[in-house]
Amino acid sequence: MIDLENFLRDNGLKATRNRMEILTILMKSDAALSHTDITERLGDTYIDKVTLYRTLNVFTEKNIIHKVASEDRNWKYALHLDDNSNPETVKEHAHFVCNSCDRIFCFPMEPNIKLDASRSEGFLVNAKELRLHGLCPTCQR
Amino acid sequence: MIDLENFLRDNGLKATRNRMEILTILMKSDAALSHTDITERLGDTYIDKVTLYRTLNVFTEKNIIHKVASEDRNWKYALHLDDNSNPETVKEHAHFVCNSCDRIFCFPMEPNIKLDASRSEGFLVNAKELRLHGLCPTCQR
DNA sequence: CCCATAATTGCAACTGAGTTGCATAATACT
DNA sequence: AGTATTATGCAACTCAGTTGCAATTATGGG
Repeated sequence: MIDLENFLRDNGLKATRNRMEILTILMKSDAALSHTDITERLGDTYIDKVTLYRTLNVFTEKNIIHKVASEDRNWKYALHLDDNSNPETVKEHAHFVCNSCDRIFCFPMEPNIKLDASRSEGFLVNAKELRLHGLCPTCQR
Repeated sequence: MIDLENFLRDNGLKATRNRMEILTILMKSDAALSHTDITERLGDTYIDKVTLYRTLNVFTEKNIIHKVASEDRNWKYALHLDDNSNPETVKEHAHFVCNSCDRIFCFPMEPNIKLDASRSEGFLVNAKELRLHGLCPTCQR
């Protein structure tokens, strides 16, 4: 169990109860979570919807989490699986997107994805995302 | 120049002026287009916004185009670059997403992306999308 | 421990992409 | 040409996410 208070302060954020609650929920999930998902998991802990949106945006700006555009038009938020401390390196993500329940799961990136073709056409790549679409284990039954 | 009328009828759709206009615009673009993009390109040709949304959804259902969830929360629509006649095969896309202008460009997929790790965890993959994030040629200047 | 300052929170109202219902118009088929 | 069916346009709606602002809370210095 890491020290959430100091983790937040190390990222230049005040260590508030709201933020620790939200971070704890994100840490416990193996899938990326929508605003609604997080609200449900908060249960009796009331956090205003605007505060939740703002917190998620602050976490994203501080590179604590990343947000993924989902097929159901909702943002999904997830912790970084990889070390993202160096902004110079090309970020690599892999996501599995379920066609049925629209959940998004994060995986470690497969190494050695080749992308010379697109770079040569004048596109500057600073993040690579492998996005797999299909049925998650739950939705296959 | 292919015969748009017969193309639409072959896909079980009535060949209306609206649909041919929209299809022509999609064929001429090298980037995926949003609803707004298409409206702009229609110029004086007035098409109701609901009709445009419905047309894009029908094209997507008929597998004539595909829609991509963009980072600006707008759907982007683009023709299929590859042959998608066989629904059994695993579809492969590659998209470049510009961080600055949010445009999405479609590329032919790099071959031989390995994804054994995710399949072994119980996920059923039926489409693979390589999504590259960065700056497009225009936004690098 | 308390105070001042700046950051955070909550509420209300708003924005804008995309959808639904329904009446009218256009297409395709005999 | 006549008719069933599909497509279109308009109005009203939905809902995720944002903005403005006043009230509250965290933090660092005395």
